[in-house]
This record gives sequence, structure tokens and C-alpha cells, in this order.
Amino acid sequence: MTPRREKRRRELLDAARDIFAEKGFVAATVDDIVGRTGVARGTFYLYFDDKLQVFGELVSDFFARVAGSIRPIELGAGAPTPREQLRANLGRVVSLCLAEPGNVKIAFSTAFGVDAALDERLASFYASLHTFMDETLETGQRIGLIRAGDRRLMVSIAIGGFEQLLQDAVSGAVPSDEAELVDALMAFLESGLLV
Amino acid sequence: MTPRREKRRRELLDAARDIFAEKGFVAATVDDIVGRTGVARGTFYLYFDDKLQVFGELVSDFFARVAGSIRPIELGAGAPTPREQLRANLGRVVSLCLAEPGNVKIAFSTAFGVDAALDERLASFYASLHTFMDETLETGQRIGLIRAGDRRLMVSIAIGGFEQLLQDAVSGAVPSDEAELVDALMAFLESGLLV
Amino acid sequence: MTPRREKRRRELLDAARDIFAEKGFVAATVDDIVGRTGVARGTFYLYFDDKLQVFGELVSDFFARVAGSIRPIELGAGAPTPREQLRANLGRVVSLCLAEPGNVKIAFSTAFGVDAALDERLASFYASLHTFMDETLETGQRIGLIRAGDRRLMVSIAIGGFEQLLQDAVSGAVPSDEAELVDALMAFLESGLLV
Amino acid sequence: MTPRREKRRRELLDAARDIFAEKGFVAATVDDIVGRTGVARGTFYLYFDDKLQVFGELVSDFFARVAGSIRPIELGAGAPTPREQLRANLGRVVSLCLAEPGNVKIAFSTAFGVDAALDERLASFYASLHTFMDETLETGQRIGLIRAGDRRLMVSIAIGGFEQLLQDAVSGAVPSDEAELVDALMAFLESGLLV
DNA sequence: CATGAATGAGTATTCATTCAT
DNA sequence: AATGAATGAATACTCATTCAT
Repeated sequence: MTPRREKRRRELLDAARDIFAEKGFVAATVDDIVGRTGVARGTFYLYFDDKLQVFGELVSDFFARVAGSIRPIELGAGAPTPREQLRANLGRVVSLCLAEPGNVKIAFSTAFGVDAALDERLASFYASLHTFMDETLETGQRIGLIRAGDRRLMVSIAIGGFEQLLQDAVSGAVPSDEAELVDALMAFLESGLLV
Repeated sequence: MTPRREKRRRELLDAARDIFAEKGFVAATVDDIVGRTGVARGTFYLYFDDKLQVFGELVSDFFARVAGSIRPIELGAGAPTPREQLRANLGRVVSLCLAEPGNVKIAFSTAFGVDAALDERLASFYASLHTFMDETLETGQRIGLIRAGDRRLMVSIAIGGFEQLLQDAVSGAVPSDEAELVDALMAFLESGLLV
Repeated sequence: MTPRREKRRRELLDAARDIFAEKGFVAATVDDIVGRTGVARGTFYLYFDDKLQVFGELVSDFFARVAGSIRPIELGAGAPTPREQLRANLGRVVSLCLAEPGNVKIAFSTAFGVDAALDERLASFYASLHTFMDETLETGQRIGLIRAGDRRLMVSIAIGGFEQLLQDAVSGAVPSDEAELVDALMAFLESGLLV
Repeated sequence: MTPRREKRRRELLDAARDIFAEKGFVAATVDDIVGRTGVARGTFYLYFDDKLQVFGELVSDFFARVAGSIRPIELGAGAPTPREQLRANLGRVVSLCLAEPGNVKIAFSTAFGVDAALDERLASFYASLHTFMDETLETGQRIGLIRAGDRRLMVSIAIGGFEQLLQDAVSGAVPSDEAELVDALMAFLESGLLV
């Protein structure tokens, strides 16, 4: 891959991310993407097989980056408290998401059910996310950091709350100050809503 | 509106709900809907202006029913405790949602960004939901039932967690026992995840 | 199938036959076909799945009609001589082909190798034609009407000569008088070219 | 033309012949051709004006080689009999064709009607072939070697039978033994099919 | 009321050909 | 000479919506 090719490919991916975020996967046309990039229609197909591949690549990259920003909780003697480590993880993910609002919109609010291949890809991401969370919670329960309860339900609620908050933050529905968001999430995890 | 007309309209709405739930708004075709109903294509347009109107009506009805199942928390002397009333409200909504999985799929997981008019309609539903929740939380904070914190963020997290749990329940990703779901939600609201 | 539908379908088939004959399968566009028929583009797809289906139907029908015009040689006492029956068969096929020049062009000179599905269809027609001819020649050899020789080679040469003559006749390269064509074919079958 | 250039040109022609034979003129892409040759796309256009020119050159060369392998029948005293000369001519053409199956496929079974310019080129080849055959038959009739009859029809049938046999031979539909093919053709020319 | 035939705008994708490097 | 990135015209097919019957 020559640098030139790399650059053009990057331009197309960036344009695609913006367009997908604005219009959604179905409504976005290849014409929109090449139009924003300023290249001809055929050029798109020199870099990607089809619309779905670009989408998949964007989502894959983003999820990989999110996953990469999470550090496993260390329980060793000199390590920060688990709560501090948890807060640090939340901070990194929130920070990354606030920096890439387009990817948040794409990854979290694109329709399931529009394209079978797309569905499968999204489903596999969520499946591995759930597995990871479940294992983490299991450890937490064992060491007495996480309360008892059906982990699948806990994971479902936690992921939903987290994603919704981020979606609302990047869409402007709620304030998007990183510290505030992390505080709100921590407070929820610490004590729920009720006094 | 004659009873006959009413019945036909109902059949079309039911078919549309199933199709939308299976394929999503965009992928669902008017052909699918009339095909399932057993009427001709043109008939659809005798009852609805267009595809979007049917969708909007389904979502409107469902949201109205959800809203109708929620009773304001009463603080009077002879009333049950606020926690009991909250649990009862959660129970009614969960029960309603489990009874109408198709509507849950439609209302909670349909993509924003696919159709501008659709977006607006969904946004207005969520806006009023948020307003209602915000007011409820405000009351709760005043009487010392809800902890302090930015209500918008609390609402965002709570709604997200609630919707995700219901989506996962109707899609089979998590168990769909009403009591378990309500317990899990109450536990989250009572004490979050951490010990 | 209503009469109206039947008629429209017929119109499209007729237009398609003419267009295919003029431009060939690949160069012919659906636009050409609907343009000649005077209907909208989408209408085409109400009657046929795709371009290939129309082509296949035209070729199928024509080959079926050709096959139907051939009567097995009867050897009974009161029957005309085999030579007379052969000549009559040739006459019927030639007559049919001269009456449908478009179908002759389509059926005999459309490219193999353009579309895999198309190839298969054409190949199966030719396979059954070869089988039929081979069996006929076998009978002929047994009763002493056909000279000895590798039947596959004889069939190949005979079919090739026959088709080429018909193609040239409908394209105007050679005279297209039915009796003359039949005479020429009979003469070839009777005694070849050499004295 | 440097030897290097000549060699590169030859490589492209060889690749083109194979690709055309495999896929047909329309389905064959310039990409296929340069891909097999191992050069870049642009290089193709340094050697040929366009796809059609390559095709035309392949067909021209082949037809020229076929024509060159045919020796006029000599009637002199010491010459072999006309039948022997005819058989020798058939043998040379059959031999050449069996040695170049790709060219046979290209030359004999490429669709008319796909490309106007292509049509014209093919038509002119066939026109000169017909003229040559017609003149040859005329001589044959004058010297009593060829029976009476409309020469155009005789040529049409003979060419069609000959080409079909060769096509079937190179495609594997019939045995491709040179002697057998020549025998079958001679037998047909000598006495047709009927006893 | 109901039908279903017809419409036509809209979109992904291919590929021969050009041209800057 | 050679490269290969870029172009953009061309085309099959879908589907919401209309309307004559």
C-alpha cells in the first residue's frame, strides 16, 4: 500500500464516517461519500468492495479502539483501588467517544435488521462485549466488589445506560463534559438512583 | 369509520408491526405488509397516507400505552411507599413490553437517521419521555427519595439501561421473566452495581 | 393470468425478440425493450424476473416449436417413403424459421460464453437436439436409409450446415425461398457436393 | 518495432486469445488480459488502440493462416487427383484448427450483434471466404467435379457443417482425431448422409 | 371499497479508457 | 516504456405511490 493509496483510503473512510453518522447506513449513498471526498464514483470501488465493507471497517476499528482503551482491573498490592481503576477505564472510553462523535453515532445507533451481513457483524461485536463484561463482573463478584445478581441482566442494563448517555452526549441532548459524565456513571454504579 | 373499515385498518397495522419488527422500517416494503394482510397494494393507501404514517401510528400508540401504564407516585398518608409504587410502575411497563415484543423492537431499536420525518417523530417521543422523567426525578429529589445529581444524565442512563434490558429480553438475549427483570431494575436503581 | 396481462406480456416478448435479434443479448438493454413496447422501466419487472428470463423464454418457445414441427419417420406400409417424410420435416422447420427470422437470429447466433446461466440453457437445448438426431440416425442406419459412419460427427456437420443455411437465409445472405432451401438441403443429404 | 516491443505485444495477444476464448469478447475485460500478461493496465493501450483492435488482429491473423493453408486445386497432368487435393486441403485446415482451439472458438462462435464494429470485421471475413468458396465451386462445377446446384446455398451449408464440426471438436463434444474428422467431412462431401 | 397494473425516480456497481508520475 | 490511480458513462433492478377499472 503506497502512501498515496493510504491517504486516499483514509479520506474515503473519513467521509464515509461522517455521512453514515449524518444519514445512517441505508440512506447514505456511495455518491454522498465520493461527493464529500471529491473523487469519482468508480474510485470508491478501487478501495472497497462495497458500501457494507466500509461500514464494517469503521465499526470494527472503533470497537477495537474502545476495547483497547480498557485495562483489566489489577488486584495487586501496589495497584490503585479497583474503583479508581474502574473510573480510569470509564474515563478513557468516554474520552475516546467524545473525541469521535461520528463513530459513536454509527456504532451505537445504526439499525439492526437492515442488512443481514451488517447484523451479523454488529451482533458479534456485542456478543464479545457482553462476554467480556460478564467475565469482569464475575471476577468483581468473587472479590466482593460487585453485588450479587444475574450478571446478564446487570450487563444489559449497564451497557444500555452507558451507550445511551454517550449517544445523548454526542448528540447534544445532555452536557458533554467528560468529568461530569464519568461522575454520573460512577454515581450510578456506586449507588443507583435511590437514596 | 365503519366497523369493517376499523377491522381492516387493524389488520394492516398488525401486519405492519410484525413486518417492521422483523425487517426494520427501511427494509420492510408495503408489499410485505399487504401480502401478509391479504389485500391488494392499493388498499394500503386507502387506509394510510404512506409507509411512515403507519409506523408513526404504531409507535405513537405504543408509547401512549406505555405512558398510560405509569401512575404518578402518590405521597398521601394511606398510599403504599414510593418504592412500592415505583416497583409497581416498573412491573406494569415491563409486563406491557413483554406482551408486545414487536412494538418493543420497533420503538426502541429503529434507527435514527434513516428518514428525516421518522427522526422527528421519534425525537418528539423521546423528548416528552425525558421531560416526564425529569419532572418525576425532580419531585423525587425534593422529597429525598432520589439522590442528588444532574437529572438529565440520570434520566439518560436510566432510560438507556431500561430500554436495553427490555430489548435484550424480547430478543431472547436475556431471560424474560417479568419478576426477575423488575428485581434487576429495582436493584440497579437501589444500589447500582458496586458494593 | 388475465387477458390484459397476457397481452402486455406478449408485447414485451415481441419487443424483446426484435431487440435481441438486432443487438444481441448483451448489447440489448431493458430500456430498449420497454422503449419499444412503450411502457415504463419498472413494468418489465412485473412480467419477468430479469433480462435473462425473457431471453430464455423466447429461446425455449422457439426450440419447442421447432421440435414440435418435426414428425418421427414412420416406416409402416401405407406411409410415404422415408425420403418424403424427411423432406416434409425439413420443409416444416424451414418454413417455421423463415416465418420467424428474429427467433432464428436469437437462437442460432447468440454468443455462448456471455452468461453462465444462459450457456447452460443453450447447451441443454443443443444436447437434447443432438440426442434426438443421434437416435434418428441410428434408426436410419439400422433400416439402411443412412450410410455408415460416426453418428456424432454426422450430426455435428448436418446441424451446422442446416443452421448456417437458415441464418444466411434470414440475414439475406442467400435467397430465402423455402422450396429452394429444402431442395438444397435434400441434395446435400442425398449426395453431398461431389459428383 | 524493437524485438522487446514485439515480444510484449505477442504476450498480450496470446493472453487476449485465451481470455476471449474462455469468456467471450464482451465478458473478457482488459483487466483479465493484462492480469494474465502481468503488466499494468495502461501498458495495454501502448500496444493497442482498444479491446476491439486486439480481437480483430487475432481473427485476421487466424483467418489469414487458414486461407494460407489452402492450396488451389491443380488440374495439371502430374498433379494428384482433385479429391486427393481436396482431402489434403481439409487436412491442413483441420490440423491448423485443432492446433489452435482458442482461435477456433474466437473466430467461429463469437456473437454477431454485440458490437457494430466487430460485426463489420467478421462480416468482411465471411464475405471473402464465401467469395473464395464460390469461385472454387464454380471451377469444380465447370470441370465436373462438383454437382450442379445453387453455389451460394452449397457454400453456406458446407461452411456451416465444417465450422460446427470444428467447434464441436475443439470443445470436446465430438472426438478430435484429425483423420477421423477429415474422413467424416470427405464422406459428407462425397455422398451426403443418405444411402 | 377494492384491485393490481403501471409508473419512474433512485442507486449500486462495472469497466474501457486516460493521464500524471 | 511502464505504471496504476482515477474517471465517469452506462445499466439492471427496486419499490413507494398513483390511478384506471
